[in-house]
Amino acid sequence: MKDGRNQMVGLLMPPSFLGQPGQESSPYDVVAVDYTVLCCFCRNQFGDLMKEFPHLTDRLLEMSLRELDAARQWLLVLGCKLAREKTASFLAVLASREAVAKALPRTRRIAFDLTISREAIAACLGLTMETVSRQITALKNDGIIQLKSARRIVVPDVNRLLREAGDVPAAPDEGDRAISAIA
Amino acid sequence: MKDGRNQMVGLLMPPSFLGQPGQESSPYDVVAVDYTVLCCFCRNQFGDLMKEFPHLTDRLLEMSLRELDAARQWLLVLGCKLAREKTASFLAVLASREAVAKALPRTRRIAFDLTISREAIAACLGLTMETVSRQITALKNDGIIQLKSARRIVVPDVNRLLREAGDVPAAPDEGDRAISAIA
DNA sequence: CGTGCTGTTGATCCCGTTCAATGAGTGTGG
DNA sequence: CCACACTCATTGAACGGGATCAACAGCACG
Repeated sequence: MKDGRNQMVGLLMPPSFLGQPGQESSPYDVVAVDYTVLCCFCRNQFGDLMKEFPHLTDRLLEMSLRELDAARQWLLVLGCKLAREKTASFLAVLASREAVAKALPRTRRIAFDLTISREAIAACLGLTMETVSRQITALKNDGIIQLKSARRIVVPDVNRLLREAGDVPAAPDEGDRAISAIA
Repeated sequence: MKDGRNQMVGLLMPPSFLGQPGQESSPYDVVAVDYTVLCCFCRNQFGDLMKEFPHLTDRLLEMSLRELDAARQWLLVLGCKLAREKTASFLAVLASREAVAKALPRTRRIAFDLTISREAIAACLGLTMETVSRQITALKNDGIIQLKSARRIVVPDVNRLLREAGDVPAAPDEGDRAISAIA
C-alpha cells in the first residue's frame, strides 16, 4: 500500500506460472526467497504459442483455478483466524509443501527451513513481526514444533499442527484428509 | 469453518462463471443475494463443449485471472486494513459495480442497495456485525455516505470514499484512476 | 398487541499492536 | 582474536482497536 503496509498474496512453488497472458504488467512484486529457476517467455510470442498448442491454455486454466483456490483459502486464514492459528496455518502450508516436494508419503514428522524473515511471515499473515515471533515461541513451548535454529523448523506431528491451525475440528487423526486438502 | 466462523471469498457479478471444470464439487457455498439468472451446463458435456469451442477455454482463463486478481486485492483488505478502511473498501466495490452495471460514466454520485445484512458484510470483511454497523454510522456522520434507509446507500463523492478505503494516498482527484482499477 | 428479526448503541474486555530494550548471529576491520 | 557494527529475532510493558456481551430501537409479521 502507499503508506508502507503490504500484504503477501501468494506463495509460488514449482511448477507455477508467473504473469498473466493478456496483461502488460503485474501490480504485484515478485521476490525469490529461495534458489529459483525461471523459464521466460516473450509476451508476444506466447499468444501464438497458445494458439498453436491449445493444451497450454487448458494447463494455464487449471493452474489459475488452483491458485484461486489457494487465495480463497488464504482469505479464510486472514479473515477468521487468530494469531496462533494463522501462524500454525502458515507453518502447515510450508510443511505440506515440503512433504509433496520430497514425496514423503503421509509422513508425520517433517522438517524444513524458513527461507524468509519473521517480518515477511508477518506480512503473509496480516500480523506484526513481534506477534509472529511470540506465536512461534508459544508453539515451540507447547511442543507443536521444534526450533533447531530460528530458521529451522521441525514438526513432529503434522496433525497436531493442523489442529492448532483450526483446520481440523478436534477429532483425532482426521488430519490425513486435511493435509492432502492443503497440499 | 467447523466451529461456525465463516469467510466470504468472492462477490459474483454477471457475467461470471460458477464452478470449476475438472472438479467434482466446490468446497464453497454459493448464495444468491439478489435477483439471479443461472445458466446451467452439464458437467460431462461441458468438457466436450470446451473441446469444440477452444475460445471458451480462453474466456474461462480470462475470467479466472480476473477473479484471482479480485481475490488478491481482497487479501490486502483483510490483511492490512483497519475496520473503517475495510468498510469503505466494501462500499467502494459495490459502488463501482453499480457504476459499471448502469454504465454511469465516471460519475461522482452513486446510489445502491445493500442486498445483504450487516452480518454478511462482516463475514466479508473479517469483522463483527457490530463493528460494521459502527463504521457505517461513522462514515455517515462524517458525510462520506448517506443512508436513505439501513439498506440504501448514497455515495455523494466516490473519491472521498476511496480515500477512506486507503486505496488513494491523500492526493486530491487521483481517484479517477483508482475507481477504474477497482471495477 | 405480541413476536421475531435486523440494526444500533453502550460498556467492558482481550488480543494483537506499538514502543522499547535486549539477545543472538554474522561479517568487517583493527 | 576481539571489538564493533549491523541485521534479525526475542522478550517485556503499555496501549488501543475491535470483539464480546448486553440492552434497546425499528420494522414487518401474525
